[in-house]
Amino acid sequence: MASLQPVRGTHDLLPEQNRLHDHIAETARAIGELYGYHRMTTPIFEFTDVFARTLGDTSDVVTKEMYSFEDRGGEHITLRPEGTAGIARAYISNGMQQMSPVKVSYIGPMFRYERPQKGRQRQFHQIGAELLGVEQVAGDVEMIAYGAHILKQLGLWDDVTLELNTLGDPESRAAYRTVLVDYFKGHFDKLSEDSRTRLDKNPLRILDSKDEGDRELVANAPLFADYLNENSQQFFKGLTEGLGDIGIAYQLNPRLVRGLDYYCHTCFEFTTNTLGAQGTVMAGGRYDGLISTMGGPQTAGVGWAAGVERLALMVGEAPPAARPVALIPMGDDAERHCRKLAQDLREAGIAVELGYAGNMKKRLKRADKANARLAVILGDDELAKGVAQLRDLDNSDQREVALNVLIETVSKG
RNA sequence: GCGGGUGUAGCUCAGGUGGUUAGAGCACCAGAUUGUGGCUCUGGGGGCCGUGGGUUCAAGUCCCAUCACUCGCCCCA
Repeated sequence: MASLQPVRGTHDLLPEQNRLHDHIAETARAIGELYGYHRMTTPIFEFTDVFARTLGDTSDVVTKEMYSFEDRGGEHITLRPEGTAGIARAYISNGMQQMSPVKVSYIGPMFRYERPQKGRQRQFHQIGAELLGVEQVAGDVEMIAYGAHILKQLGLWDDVTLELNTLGDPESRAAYRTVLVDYFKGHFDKLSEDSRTRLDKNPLRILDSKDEGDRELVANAPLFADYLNENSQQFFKGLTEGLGDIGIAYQLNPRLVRGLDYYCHTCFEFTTNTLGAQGTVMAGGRYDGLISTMGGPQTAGVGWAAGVERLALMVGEAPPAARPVALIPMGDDAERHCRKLAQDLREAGIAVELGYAGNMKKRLKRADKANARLAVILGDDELAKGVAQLRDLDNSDQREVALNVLIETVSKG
């Protein structure tokens, strides 16, 4: 093993893997265009405050997973652990409420100081989308449809389940939270150690505990559905109806929660059992309180994010690259002629593999390895006659083609 | 941050109870075939056996530490 290791939790994306990532990014971008979402890019680092304020000081992401540092000017900087906070900050910085509704997508590296596992790295990539300024449930439906469309396009639909829940509006959630905390306090001695700390920090998370004892308590816990006010019920009904209208199946999961206060109403995750413990492929929800929490105008918001590495694990292989045409010159004159020919072919949109050296055997071998579909063999004899040998590398058919119709012939395949 | 597993060639992995020059397949390079690839055959290059320390006459093998990956918890995409 080489002594030069990459930093823990970081990985090189070698060309093949990079192509898979590009495929996912491009699929997400193209689908986004169909829904009217356009790419925007925010900085990879922000003032620490941007994340500390939006993620809340109780979340693990903020308390122990951020890459924070002081820059040379003494500013407190953090590498972004997720994408939404930066978009929200940009919305405020640029007065984007003028453009409401704002429909954007993004892709980029994120950083979290976590214990690495398969599908969980310290530098990873997310695609995501945000819809700002739409309070109608139609926005939530569109968001889910958009995410689902990407998963379908990537061929992952059969491996994925849409789990759905509502967090209600702030009033409903506050009411539920109170009875839930009371309930668990009544059974404090039976709670797991993790959940005891959650009781203060993030009581809703107890619903999602994997501890056996917790699960028994949770089974008898008060139901959120019983504490939803009229407004919240109507909103959730609109969501399920909307999904029904466009034929997206979902599974209700009352234990699906978010911890932070600015989340409300819609909460969804696309999950899979093909990735072990890292089962969440795409997650999102409504966050009407986020922008105002950051000091901007009260602005409704819905969004989702998905981990590119996890998607890549599921997709497995990138679609094959375009098959090039290999040029095989023999001799100096032919070499020079091929230089020009390669340029012309490339400018005509044809991928060209130009062997840099070697005899014909080596060059053909290399052409084969490059998965070339055709080889253009050009030697002194051919040059003198104004022709080239055009060899089909799949079936070994070889024929003579006049140089002045070569590009045309190759273009036709 | 907590608990378990694994680190031998570029990749996938063999190397009972410690024993002398560490192996295979794939990949790579060359030749058989000097202007014709894939298939086949022959040969070749590649290893601080993750790293550091310890036990021993002797360590890839046993012990400790450390680093990385990995499975689960936590958290989350």
